Amino acid sequence: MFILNPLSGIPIYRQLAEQIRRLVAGGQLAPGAALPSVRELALEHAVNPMTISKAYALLEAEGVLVRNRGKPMTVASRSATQAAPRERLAQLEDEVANLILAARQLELDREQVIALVEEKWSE
Amino acid sequence: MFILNPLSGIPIYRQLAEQIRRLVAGGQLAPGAALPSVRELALEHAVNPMTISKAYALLEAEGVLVRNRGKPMTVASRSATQAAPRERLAQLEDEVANLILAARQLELDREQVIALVEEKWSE
Amino acid sequence: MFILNPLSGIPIYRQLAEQIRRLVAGGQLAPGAALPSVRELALEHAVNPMTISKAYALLEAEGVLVRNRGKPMTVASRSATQAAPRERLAQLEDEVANLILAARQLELDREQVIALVEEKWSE
Amino acid sequence: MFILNPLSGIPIYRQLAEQIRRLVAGGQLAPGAALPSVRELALEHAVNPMTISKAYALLEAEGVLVRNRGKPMTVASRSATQAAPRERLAQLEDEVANLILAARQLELDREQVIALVEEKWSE
DNA sequence: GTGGTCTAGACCACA
DNA sequence: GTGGTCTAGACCACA
Repeated sequence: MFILNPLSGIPIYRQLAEQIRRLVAGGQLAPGAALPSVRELALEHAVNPMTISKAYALLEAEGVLVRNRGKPMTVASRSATQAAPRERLAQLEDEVANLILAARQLELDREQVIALVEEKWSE
Repeated sequence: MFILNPLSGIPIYRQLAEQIRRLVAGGQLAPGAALPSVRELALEHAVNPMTISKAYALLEAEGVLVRNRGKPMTVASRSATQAAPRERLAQLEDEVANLILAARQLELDREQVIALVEEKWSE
Repeated sequence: MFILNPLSGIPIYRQLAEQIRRLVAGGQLAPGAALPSVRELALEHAVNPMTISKAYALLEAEGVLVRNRGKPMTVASRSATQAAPRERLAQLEDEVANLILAARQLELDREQVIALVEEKWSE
Repeated sequence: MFILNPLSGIPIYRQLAEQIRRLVAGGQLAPGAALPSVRELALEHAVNPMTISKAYALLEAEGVLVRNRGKPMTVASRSATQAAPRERLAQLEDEVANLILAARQLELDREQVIALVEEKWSE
């Protein structure tokens, strides 16, 4: 469900939080849906539970998740079922900007980049 | 020439190193080309000189840059003038993978993503 | 364990790195062995933590040490338990060359030098 | 006459100064003897003249060398023709200490080290 | 507790 | 002018 890369330079808790935000915006995590427990995720990704906790706490503070005493955290009900395409595309802008910056610095043109995206998409 | 984002979570010196690597692979920084001085870059990006220095030192250790005592650092001559398209595309894979992961979590389809890439590319 | 001389002209972080390399080659620091913490070493030698850190980072880049997030750095497991005598003697060649150059410039002969080495060795 | 190693980490001007000190102590540079010109040495070792100048200025300040307007610098006459063996051995102590520290860290014993010194001495 | 990143600023070696 | 080293000290990520 999540892909965490400890070598990417981006803090793990931020990677996780960002991915949960996207799954909520995309509707794959609907309001009320339960998240994996801290321990479960920590085990699965060989990461310290506190790191997972930190991501959850961050999202709770943002109002994306809700803490339920004794039960798993859930997606806040005020999250829309699925965000409008517009908003979801907006959440993709950073990734697109990164890609374009990298491509231009590598002197690759639009067609080459799009071909690569299509190829990787199919895999 | 470089875009440094202090909020991205990726250390600034790593962002800079990566971008220089790409400009060298892309041929925009040819072998022998001088890099901006540490102080110049530091001023321009409102960043501490040591942070720039760290990126340069990293690339020197990798053999991408060459130190010239008392003179600006230059691109190593063993760097090919421009890497083969294949290699340059390979250097783009991480960015593409990030984009696709994000898009899928946001439940966006291929066409929407490619349309966004094309739009942002033109800006 | 380490002798750092801030007046020698050789950067402190390089002195430290070199000594760790030797202790690893000599087997006194076996694969998996934990190194003193950055803060501990910094305190002990009245040196800034970043200086120690720089030595550790250098050795990590060389593959001699391994970083363990949240835990002390350790000697890389790919380091042989102890290098062959041949290799260890090779690592001593620079020191020997320095000594011989100095001795010859001082017009000291081999016997005098060896006598001095033996004397100092016993101390 | 001099061996300057830009990679050793020790500033070049300090390497040069140290070697001149030794040649004077050893008697190979007798009082009144002329030193190579700054330009000559700079050319020979592919080093900036200011670097050589700095070494000469340092030794002048120490009283080892004397500046002669329009003529080459010379060894000060107050330098003894050759220092006593005792003093010369004292000037070798740092090198010996370095060697012994390195050898011990490499877990080499006295015999191995002395054999290496004898071998290198003959070369 | 561990190491990593960054700043502000001093001073050094070299061209 | 160039880059390198070091300090003192803040704050972060992770265990």
